[in-house]
Amino acid sequence: MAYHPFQVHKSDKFSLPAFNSSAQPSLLHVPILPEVSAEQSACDARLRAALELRNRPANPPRLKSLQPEEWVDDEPKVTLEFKDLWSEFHKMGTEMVITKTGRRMFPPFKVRVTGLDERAKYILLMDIVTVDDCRYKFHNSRWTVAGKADPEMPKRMYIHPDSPSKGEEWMSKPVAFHKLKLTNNISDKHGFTILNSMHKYQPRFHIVRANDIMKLPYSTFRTYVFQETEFIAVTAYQNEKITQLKIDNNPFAKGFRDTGNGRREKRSKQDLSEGDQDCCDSDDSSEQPGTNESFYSPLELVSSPLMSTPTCHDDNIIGSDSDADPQDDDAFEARTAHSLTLRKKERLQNSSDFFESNNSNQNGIEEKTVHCMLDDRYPMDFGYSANQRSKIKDGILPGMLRSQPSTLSDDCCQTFDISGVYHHPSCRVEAPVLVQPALLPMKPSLFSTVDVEPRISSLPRISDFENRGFSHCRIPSSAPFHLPQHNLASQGASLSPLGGMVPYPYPYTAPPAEIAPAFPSRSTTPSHSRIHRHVVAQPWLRFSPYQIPSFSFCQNLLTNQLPARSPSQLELSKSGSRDLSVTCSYEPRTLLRTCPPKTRGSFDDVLYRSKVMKLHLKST
Amino acid sequence: MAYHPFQVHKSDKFSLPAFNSSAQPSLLHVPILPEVSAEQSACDARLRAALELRNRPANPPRLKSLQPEEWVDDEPKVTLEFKDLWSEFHKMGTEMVITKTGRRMFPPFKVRVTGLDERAKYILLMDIVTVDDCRYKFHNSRWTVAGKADPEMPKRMYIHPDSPSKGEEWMSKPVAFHKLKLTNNISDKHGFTILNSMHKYQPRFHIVRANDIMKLPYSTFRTYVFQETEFIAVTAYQNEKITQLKIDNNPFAKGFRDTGNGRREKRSKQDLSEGDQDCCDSDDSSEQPGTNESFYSPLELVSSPLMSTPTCHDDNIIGSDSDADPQDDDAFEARTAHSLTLRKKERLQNSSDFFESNNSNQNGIEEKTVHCMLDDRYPMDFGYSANQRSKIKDGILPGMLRSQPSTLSDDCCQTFDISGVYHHPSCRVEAPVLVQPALLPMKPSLFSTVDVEPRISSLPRISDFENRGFSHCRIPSSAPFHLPQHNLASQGASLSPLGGMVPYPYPYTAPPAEIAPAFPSRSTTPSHSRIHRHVVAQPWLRFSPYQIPSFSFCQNLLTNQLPARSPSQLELSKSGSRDLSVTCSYEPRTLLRTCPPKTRGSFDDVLYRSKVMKLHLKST
DNA sequence: TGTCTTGGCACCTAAGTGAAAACT
DNA sequence: CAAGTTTTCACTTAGGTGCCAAGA
Repeated sequence: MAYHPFQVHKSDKFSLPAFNSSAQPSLLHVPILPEVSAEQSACDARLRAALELRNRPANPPRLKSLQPEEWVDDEPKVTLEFKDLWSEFHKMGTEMVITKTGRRMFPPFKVRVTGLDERAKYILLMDIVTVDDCRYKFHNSRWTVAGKADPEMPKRMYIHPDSPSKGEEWMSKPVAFHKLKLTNNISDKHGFTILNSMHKYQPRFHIVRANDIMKLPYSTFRTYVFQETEFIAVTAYQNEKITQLKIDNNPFAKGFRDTGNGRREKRSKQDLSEGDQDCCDSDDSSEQPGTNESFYSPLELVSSPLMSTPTCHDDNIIGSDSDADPQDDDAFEARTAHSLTLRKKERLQNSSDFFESNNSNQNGIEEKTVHCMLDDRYPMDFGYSANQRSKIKDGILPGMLRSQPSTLSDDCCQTFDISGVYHHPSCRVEAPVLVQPALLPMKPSLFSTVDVEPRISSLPRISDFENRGFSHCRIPSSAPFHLPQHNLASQGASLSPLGGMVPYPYPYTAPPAEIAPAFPSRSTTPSHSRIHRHVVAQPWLRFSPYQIPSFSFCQNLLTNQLPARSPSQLELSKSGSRDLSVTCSYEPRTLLRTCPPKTRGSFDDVLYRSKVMKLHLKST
Repeated sequence: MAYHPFQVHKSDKFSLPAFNSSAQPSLLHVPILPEVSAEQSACDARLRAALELRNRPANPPRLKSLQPEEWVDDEPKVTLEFKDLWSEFHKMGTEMVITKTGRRMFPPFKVRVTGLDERAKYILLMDIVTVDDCRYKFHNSRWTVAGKADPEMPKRMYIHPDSPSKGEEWMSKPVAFHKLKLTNNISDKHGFTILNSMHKYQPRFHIVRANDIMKLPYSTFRTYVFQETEFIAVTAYQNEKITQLKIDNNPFAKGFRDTGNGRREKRSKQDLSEGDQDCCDSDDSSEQPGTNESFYSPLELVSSPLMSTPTCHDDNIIGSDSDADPQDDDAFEARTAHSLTLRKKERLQNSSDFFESNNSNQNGIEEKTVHCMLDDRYPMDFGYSANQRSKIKDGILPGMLRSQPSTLSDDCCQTFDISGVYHHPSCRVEAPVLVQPALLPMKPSLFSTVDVEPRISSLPRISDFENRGFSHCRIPSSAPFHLPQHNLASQGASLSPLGGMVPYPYPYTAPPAEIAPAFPSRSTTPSHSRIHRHVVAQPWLRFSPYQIPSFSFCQNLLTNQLPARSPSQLELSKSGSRDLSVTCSYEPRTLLRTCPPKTRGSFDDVLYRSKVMKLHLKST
């Protein structure tokens, strides 16, 4: 089962023992380690990793840097950071605000990676794909389907700005994607991820072993999906509890916390309706609470039990303000861990109480096992489908706690991972895995057209692709040496503003390896990635039966990943079980974007040109 | 004369006509350019550059990216940005504050590069070297020598975080080094540049054609020195006029401008002594004005002519606050151009008036030609050596206006550039150029020891060097495609905080190509780099007679660029006219730094180990 | 009308400034 | 003490928050 379609067939260059058997001491001396407080296990782990790294045999002296195609030893495992916070959001139905100017995600999408080959270079990516073909609406305090999805926005793949870097660098600290921003501006020129409001999305994380962005399209994508990061894009928060959760946990929203200091009157002036002078402001004219009092009058609850608590209580728990790094330090995580335990939970409890799970959590039931397993009932609509105020047994939401009764262990999942999967039912030939229909491409109609094109009629050349296929990117490469930069990048972030930095914040538009089904996995291993598989994307060239490029991938290749006002007329079809044909034929389009003076010097639009192209993708 | 020691002998791989003669149209369509306001010439230049780029013949289709060793066509020219502002500072004796936490330079060190090969990849670097062997003190409003220099801090080479990038990317916008920070903390772990307070320094800019940081040590360094960027490092400003210049021009110091709004009382509460109630605060006890009233009582002047001007006057001139990018946009440059013209100049005129040049400038004498020519009287001490208040004829400072009476045009300088130079008199064999002794290494005593080592006794292997020679670096690589990232990086900076960006901000410790003499050049070409030469650094391997590694370079290679409490016992000697021997033999040292809990995970100290090593550098 | 979107706003974090006091 | 250094502070820029009124 441990079938490594790509790694194994490359291992013939270097025999494995040649790398691993030598006990040749490292040229580096292991120093007397600086004093490390033993209580911080995360840091210990980092230390250990670095030491292991140092105890590896030194590379044979070669003038050239590592050849990327050499055999490398990796078995990546990915852990989602802020997992409990994500789950907390997910229980309520996570919402992410999208704005024209771009909005970060919160909670932050941040993963910890292990099992990489320390010396090999990797590119780490992230994208966000639609979960289903539905448009949602928030009505009566719950999300319901409100019709078919709007035309999908062009997919954009965000390459982590540190890419490519060596495995040891990626593993040295959590990998944050806070530079990825969400927008609803279809003309966005910043490389932000364009989403449709009121649609459901699933972030994905990809690991690609490659030392150059150029090689991305020909490389194996390992894709990891954490379903608790699923969310609905909104232009304004719909669920008040989500709002409160954001306020309580996002340091930048600290101004909206009611600390009891009288600092801020908080949201919706109706807060005062219960306590003090509620009639001063005639605000109830603008919004009518309607039948659902829990929706627009939550402030009763806000001011109710909390106001009686000591004023400084909350601040001490939530976070002590001054020294907190709002996005990527451990302090945030610690803060987050406490944030749900106290006053705010009470508020949520007393407010719209459809999600009785909060109560149960409050009652001491640990919900850590309730984490977002995918099963064949996917997509689920956050379990809000039932009648309002229906109490879920023991605080467990339908479709969430009931983890797939799979017998697969995590290791088994890994095995399945490696075997690879198909991305689309129409492409499926012999997928040996459970296919989650909901994670399949959103426009199956496009795939129904059969257009067998036995030969490559107009195959773009590599140089062509180089110039246009991966535009928008400014990717910092890895540091060639591994040791000291770890603290420069993470701990030192407070001093060097790369966060701003640098570096770099240059999002990137690229073809995603389209949807693959999620694997169910054990809920008993909360610290590991539960969904883990390889999605392979190798256009132009050949594809193994397990490696089929996604529709979106091909579409992006052909359209240069530029936003289309309408879906492009691209057809993907399959002839036989191994041949795949992609035909893109669409009309010249007008430029979607004009360059305002501020963005002078941007030439994205050059890439936006009419094209009739047929591409034949032949699997091997 | 146009001798290209490195470029020429590599041109046999690709014949030059093969690249240049083809008129093959680009695969990229030149778009209808977005509306560009014609009044902004800088942007026009950018557009033009981008268009030229696009009109070049497309590369022949190759699967691999450009081979870095292929023939490339470059003749780099470098222009200092904010040159007038730099000159203004330089006239007064630029000071740069150094702090433990690291301080940026102001004015910003930013250059515009042209003449690179568009497709070749370059690494751009910067370092700061001592100008002389003196320690300075500011006494009686002037800088004077106060003894021999303190032990030199370890040199650190700052690699621009965008490195490596293609020439077209570097040329598309000015290259800023605002991430480089200055510190006096010898234990700095951020990679900041460590300087000695009260010492004089010279920033340098380097261009290296290389597509990988690994190749840096074997590559040709082109080094550019703008003497107006010379400065003295201080922990607190000494010259009040420098302070005022900083306040007037640095947006972050805007809070210290006396806008007449009564917004800020400004420096030294003694301001009030003249105007209102001066006796309310008993502050004069802390500082005694002393004999030099102009030093501690400048506020008389502050409040004198300016307070009578309209309150909003200054704000309109200096900069309109809200939309200003404080570090790298054109608005800053525009703001800067005005900043010296008005009220502040009056203050400077009325305050300590040793520098009569301000008056002359105010009187309409254009000092643009007075820019910092190096000549053989270097080092000069900013011309403050004479008696105080001695009026310099026509506002011209001694040692500054008198530009080298050289007959070399800029082109001639280029010719000299290419021929290469030696870095040190003891290494000089047949240097065909003017050698500026002041720009030579600071510790000539170390070079006097002769230790001829005919053979390589303990040559570090490449892998060894890879692991330790270039630590501290986290270098973003270039984007593989050239078009759309320009606006993402520059114009889009206001949206994606790479400035923070990101990226990155990861300074870097590396061996500098040590000092080379400066070329005098014409002062009539203010927009070009006046000093321009090639400094070659190729350790381990061979060196042409024009390519000799610097002392500092070798020292860094052998000591891993880590701070030494005392100068390392490294000896550089020459046997014959072509062989160079470097011997490094020093004792085990204790770790300078311990890792506080915050910097856990940093392993710089691993690199810091005892070593006895001899390295033979043989020129060919 | 009702739902969703937009832009301005107050409030926050993060970091770059010189002043001034405290420290060495 | 004197000269130089460090720390703290108020002020700045830049940008990340949700709120809210107005708009679509």
